[in-house]
Amino acid sequence: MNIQESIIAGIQLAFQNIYNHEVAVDQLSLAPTRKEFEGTYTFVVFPYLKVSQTTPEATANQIGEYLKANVTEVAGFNVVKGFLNLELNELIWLNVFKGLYANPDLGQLPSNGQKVMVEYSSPNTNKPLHLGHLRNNFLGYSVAEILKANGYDVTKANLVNDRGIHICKSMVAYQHWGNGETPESANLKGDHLAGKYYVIFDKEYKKQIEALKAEGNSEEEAKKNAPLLLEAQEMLRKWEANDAEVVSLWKQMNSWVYAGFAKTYEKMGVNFDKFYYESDTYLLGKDIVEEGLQKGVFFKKENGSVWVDLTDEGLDEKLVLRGDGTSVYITQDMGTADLKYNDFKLNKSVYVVGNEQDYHFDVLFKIMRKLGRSYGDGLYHLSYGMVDLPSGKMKSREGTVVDADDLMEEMINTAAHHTKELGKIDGFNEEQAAELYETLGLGALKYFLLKVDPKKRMLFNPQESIEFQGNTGPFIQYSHARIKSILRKAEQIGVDFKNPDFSAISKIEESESSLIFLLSDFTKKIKIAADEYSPSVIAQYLFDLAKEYNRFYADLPIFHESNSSILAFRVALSALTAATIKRGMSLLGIHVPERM
RNA sequence: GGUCCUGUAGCUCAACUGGAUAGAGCAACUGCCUUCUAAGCAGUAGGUUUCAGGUUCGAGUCCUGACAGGAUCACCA
Repeated sequence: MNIQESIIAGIQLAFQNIYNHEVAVDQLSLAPTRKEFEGTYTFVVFPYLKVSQTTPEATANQIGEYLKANVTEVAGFNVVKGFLNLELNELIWLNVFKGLYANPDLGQLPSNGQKVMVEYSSPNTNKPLHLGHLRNNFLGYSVAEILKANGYDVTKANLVNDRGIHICKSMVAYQHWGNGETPESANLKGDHLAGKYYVIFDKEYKKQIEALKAEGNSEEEAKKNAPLLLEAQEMLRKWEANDAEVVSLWKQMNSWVYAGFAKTYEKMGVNFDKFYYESDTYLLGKDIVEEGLQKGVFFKKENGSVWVDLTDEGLDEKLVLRGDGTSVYITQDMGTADLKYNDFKLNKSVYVVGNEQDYHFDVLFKIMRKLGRSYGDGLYHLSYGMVDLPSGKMKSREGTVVDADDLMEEMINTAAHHTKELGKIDGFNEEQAAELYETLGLGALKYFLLKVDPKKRMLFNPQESIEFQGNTGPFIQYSHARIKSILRKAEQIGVDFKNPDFSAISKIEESESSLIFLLSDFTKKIKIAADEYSPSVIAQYLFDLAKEYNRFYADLPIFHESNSSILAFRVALSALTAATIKRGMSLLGIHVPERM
């Protein structure tokens, strides 16, 4: 039982003994005491005045007296209005620390037997990844790691959108203007090559539209009848008919794109356990339409199209199959949901997809529940906001995007520049220096994108957004590196901090107990992060932890301490902080350097 | 127009799910390197939590209604 639990148990007993009143443990909660008051935990008595039949102050005093007398951890208390501030025996913190220090499974909960899939990234194969994808990938990877830490059996999945009209557009443009260009001959990553032709398509398409308008066509007609678009549509038909030439070009261009993506994913530090390809799944779901009709969940209109009526759930009627019997987006998503379930027997399935698809997933999940799927309640759309630029929304077609590869490269260069300026690479060889720049550059970028609540749209200003000071990745990385430096020195001078003897310690400083308090909170934060699917909880925690450590560091110069027992304790405290930072950062997909 | 999301310091974000005097970072200003790494620490200044009502011991948080920004409402994906 930890401190909080035993205090709460004590409060429960206090209610029984003083007021003869039963309160459930989960009804009682403790809050950390605010800094400006004396104490560690605060119990708010206002809700229980009806039970105590007296004033807030008297109630708090009665409970306080009881706890002081009956709960060993509680050394004293003070009362401010209805707030009961509990002061703990400071040496309790030493025991808390011992418990944490002895536990090798830092922030790893035992298996809960639950299987969960996190689908993220899910790129289109007609263009390179951009800034928005970075948020998606970092989020998905991090949430998967956080779920693992909570004991889930996690499968990371990537549903590649490798077919459709958008890819045909790149293909058509390549046929017209490609001249047999390859990634090698153009010295361009394959995804960038495909993206180049996607942009060319759009440019030429717009020219054709203008030309048609000049001939007196309406805007709408022009858009619909431009020869290039008709060509792309024709190509899609041929692809679906398995036309040899089209399929061969499709395979060729996709293979270029995959090679490019692989490099980008590697740089990002993300990975996948399972790939699904839409070219395999786009026909799925029709049997579910049949099933839905039989179960009466769906209904047919005169023209043969199939619909689901969600008006009782506050939504509209939604099409699930066209009149000509062909699929729409949601048809295949229904099929894919079943496919994923059958492949892995999932309890939960998380979709990391932008918030522009909130409605779509709302509909999809409601349908799967209406169909009585066992995993229906485990479906979750991790919806995140757009990343905007100062110039407005990004548009791939118009080339107004921040490219993922470019941005990562730029971050690494900035980190290199900054590090050299600070003169911090003495003793680094070239390879080590390069590794450090990458660690720092990507750390800054990932932390920037993950520290914000996923739901919120965010503004990214390439010039100003990424900092290296304050609430940033490098600040936390720096704190870690600084601790490692202490540990190296401690080892050098032979401080035994692996199996320290704390018996001679009779006093715990305020900055030490604050730090231990934070360290003991790590597991709780990991749980909250999982419950909310929000890496920002971890990011915020790590910042607070690093901040608190730096306070301790400035407050109590470790190697100035003459008492060897206290010295060893402080080194051990530092070691646990470093390990917690490292573990926490790994949940965000961020590496921490040994020195910087 | 319907639905959903967001609105907190000049800027970027917190606020332990209804608790005390709303906290951090950046930017501005003051201090601290004769050495455990100053990418740090300490401090000053900055707020009618968009607005108006309501619920209650207590509201940034819950409810109602405005206002602002965004998304979405295709036999597109």
